[in-house]
Amino acid sequence: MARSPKTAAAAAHSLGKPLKRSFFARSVLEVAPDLIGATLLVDGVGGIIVEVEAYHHTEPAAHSFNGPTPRNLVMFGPAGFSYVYRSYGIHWCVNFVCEKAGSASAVLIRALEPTHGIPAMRRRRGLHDERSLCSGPGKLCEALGITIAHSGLPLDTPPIALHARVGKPEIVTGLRIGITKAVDLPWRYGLKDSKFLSKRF
DNA sequence: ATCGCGATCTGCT
DNA sequence: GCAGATCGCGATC
Repeated sequence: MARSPKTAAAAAHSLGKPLKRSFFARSVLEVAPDLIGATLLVDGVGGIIVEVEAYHHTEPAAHSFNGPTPRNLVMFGPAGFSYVYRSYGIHWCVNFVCEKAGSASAVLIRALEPTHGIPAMRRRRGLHDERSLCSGPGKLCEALGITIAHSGLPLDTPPIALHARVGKPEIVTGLRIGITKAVDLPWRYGLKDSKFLSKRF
């Protein structure tokens, strides 16, 4: 039986109701901040989303900007599915597809605060302090075991589960990281004062 | 604390 | 060919 959270910290670790695919059928600029504080689990392993970035195909930093390719095809499909890509030939990065089919917009998940399955995450990542387990888009995919095999999967069906946040967190915004195009758009969102960010705002 | 580098996949020129 | 939505390591300040 779940008990009601007595502190802000406890609330931040509580699981809200499961998010359905329809949650993502909105502007990527609405979905991105609403994901801060939500919990992402893959096969029961994961944590609280503390950092995301929004990408829309009308701006050149998005993978979908130049139209569909074998890699980005799922971005052009319906909302509520995952888009996983290989970054720099080494890492995997996971996005949530938003808006309507053909909009080709997505939210990149950049950092989690680990809460579930921390031993499994440590095993996958090697010796690491908890703060470094999921503090970057490539890191969190390694910690959760996300690969290309998870691309195109629905976000409301096992092995993936998303739970709404409990309460309303303080959200900070800033410029997106690691890009050279459309660098002026403030489409990075984070949980204020989180110690699990990929980089300070 | 910051810098440079290697790893080597995907898509564009 | 080359740049890129990255990361971890070792060298250096």
